[in-house]
Amino acid sequence: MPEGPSILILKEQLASFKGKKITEANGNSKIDFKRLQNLKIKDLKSWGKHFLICFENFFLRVHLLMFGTYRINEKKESEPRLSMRFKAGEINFYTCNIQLIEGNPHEIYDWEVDIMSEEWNPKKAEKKLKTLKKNKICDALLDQDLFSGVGNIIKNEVLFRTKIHPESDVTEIPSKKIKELVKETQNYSWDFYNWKKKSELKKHWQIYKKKRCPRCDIESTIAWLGKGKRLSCYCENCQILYI
DNA sequence: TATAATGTTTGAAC
DNA sequence: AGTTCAAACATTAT
Repeated sequence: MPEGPSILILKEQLASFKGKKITEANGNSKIDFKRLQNLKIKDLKSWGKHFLICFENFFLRVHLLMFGTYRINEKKESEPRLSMRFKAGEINFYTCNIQLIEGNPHEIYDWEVDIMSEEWNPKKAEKKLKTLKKNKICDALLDQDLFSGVGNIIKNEVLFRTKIHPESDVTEIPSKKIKELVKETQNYSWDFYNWKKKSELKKHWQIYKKKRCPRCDIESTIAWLGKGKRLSCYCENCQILYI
């Protein structure tokens, strides 16, 4: 379920709970729920795939991982990891990783690497990419220290849009092309965001899980590439391998 | 029904 | 010491 754009949507859906007091908190995660009792939510933030619920001197980090879900003002059958009730309404998170972290998010997170942030800094991404050695672009795009919020769908679609083969060596890609890639990562992420809000994300997939290349109509290639052996869908014909 | 999928961390093995 | 790998965690659609 979650890549960066989906987490931003989550944040927006919960915006009305900002400033509201938690009347009761519980769940089957291992955090100390007593800490949350009677506290007002100070702020809601997202950083890439991290959703942050901020209080005075600490915050909760919710990571939906692969299968995480949530419900607003309703429940699922299963036990929530984290359930927060308010005078009016409730929020429930399932199958996710919850951490209670002391301090302020700004001490930990750099929003310049968050693809959905207003502070997103493409120059920084380009610079960081240049420091990589012996890295394939399919791994670099999923590196959350470079492109916080990029997931496997964004990776595949961006590489298709920019006509770069996923196994290209980052250092061999011309800087003009790198610039285009970084720009397109942000572009596609916002397309993702808009399509997701209209529940029509899949409709716009060009290469991800598609049988044929929409440009040259040849059969697309499916492989599990990179360090994480993540699903890669691409066109051998029009995506250039820089080696 | 078995499989694989929008993810990440951990610790063993090399 | 650095890397690579599998396992672990879970859920749902095909």
